[in-house]
Formats: sequence, C-alpha cells, structure tokens
Amino acid sequence: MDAALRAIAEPRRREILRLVRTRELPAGAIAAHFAVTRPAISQHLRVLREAGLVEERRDGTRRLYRARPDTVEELRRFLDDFWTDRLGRLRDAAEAKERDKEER
Amino acid sequence: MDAALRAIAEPRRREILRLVRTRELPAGAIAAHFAVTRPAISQHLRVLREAGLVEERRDGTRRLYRARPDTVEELRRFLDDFWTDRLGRLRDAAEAKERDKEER
DNA sequence: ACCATCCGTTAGTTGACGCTTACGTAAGCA
DNA sequence: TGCTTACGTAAGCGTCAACTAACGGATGGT
Repeated sequence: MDAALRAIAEPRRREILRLVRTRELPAGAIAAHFAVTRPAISQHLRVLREAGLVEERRDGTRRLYRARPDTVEELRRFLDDFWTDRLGRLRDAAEAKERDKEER
Repeated sequence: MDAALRAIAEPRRREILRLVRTRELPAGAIAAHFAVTRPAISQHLRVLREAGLVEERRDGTRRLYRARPDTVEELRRFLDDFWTDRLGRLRDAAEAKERDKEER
C-alpha cells in the first residue's frame, strides 16, 4: 500500500497510469508520449508493476501494459477510509507496531 | 494538488494528518508522538501547511495545527476522479488524434 | 545464421528529501 | 530586564530517486 502511494506521488507515473487505464499499450508507445528516454519509462513501469498498479503481458518482442483495476480500487478505498477513518483504531494499533520496529 | 499528493506519500506525514484530523494540537504534542526530533516534525508540518492540508493558528507561544477538511476533500475527490476519469476525458479526446498517428 | 526490433537492466551522476545539531525568534513571567 | 517556554529556520550530512548512456537478452524476419 505504501508502495502504491509512493508510486502515484510521481506525476509521470500518474500520466502513465492514465494512459493504460482503459487500454493495453506496449512500452514503446507509452515512452513515445514523454520527453524522457525510454529506459526512464521502463523504470517507471517497473515501479508501477511492483506496486501492483499495472500488469505486464508479453506479445512477441513487445510488452503490453495495462492498469490493474482491483489494486487501483484498493488504493482508492484506502484513501477514502483514511479521511473518514472507517478503519479506526485497529489499523492504528497495527501501524504502531511497524513504527516501533522501524524506529528502533 | 501535486504538493498534496507528495505530502501524503510520506508515512510520517500521514500519521501527523491523522493526529490533527479531528482535533487541534500544538506542535510539541504532535512531535511527542514520534521518535524523531522536534525540528523534523516542524519541517513535516511546513510541508503539510504549504500543501494546504493543514492550517496553523497561534496561541501565545504555541502553534496549533488542524487538518483542513476542504483541501483534504479536494484531494480525495481528485483521486476519485482520477480513477473514474471524470477529469481526463476531455484531454483524452484531444490526445486521441495524436495517439492514432503515433501508434500506427 | 544473421540482423534488426523491442525492451529491460546496469553503472554512474545529479538533485531532492528526511534527519540532526545549532541557532534565532516571539511570547509569557519573575 | 532577564529567564524560560515553545517554536521555526539554517546548515550539513547521508540516502534515495529519477535520469542518461551503454549494454544485454529475447523475438521475428530474411
């Protein structure tokens, strides 16, 4: 979840996500939309994939990418719950333990 | 909007936001919840304030912080619209012509 | 077999970020 | 006026993130 939040914090990655939200696109076509080099986009795609926000499918030499609606929906719901605090104290307690570990 | 997204990408700042979501708290009390030094929290509060996610009120030597529900709601709605793409359709349509050329 | 195409990966660099220490500032009180 | 409290700010440091250039692997065509 943390990975997904960090992923969408990057403007370029949000743009990529929007590109593959409704349709599948090969990496090259995605890269063509931007002014940066192709490897840069490839790295962004990797971040998105490891965050579960995008899935990869191979077709010959090409790699097709598409947004994963379920993970995207999961993230959206997390943010909803964050503001309205429907998750409440259970999550607070759960995160408290992780914090104790990380900060020790 | 970009500033708000970057702000909530940081776990510590999400924690701070949740602390001041329902009630006002002085900077010192906020800092007391964390293992890092007080200046570190002060810098996080600055980021949150400049992102419009938090408002500051002075009371003597103290500075009281509280989440700004309107900005928070604005952010939540942006994310909703991002997934459902109520924002993007106009631009998507505008870009469709270019895509057709580039990807053919 | 050879070569071009389509990509990912690996250094290596630069800039941003989170943190700490040290210092500055404004308000309240003796 | 001096001292204390409650903060923010500045400088410096280590680390991470985004980028480019160069290289490597897999596929498909000839």
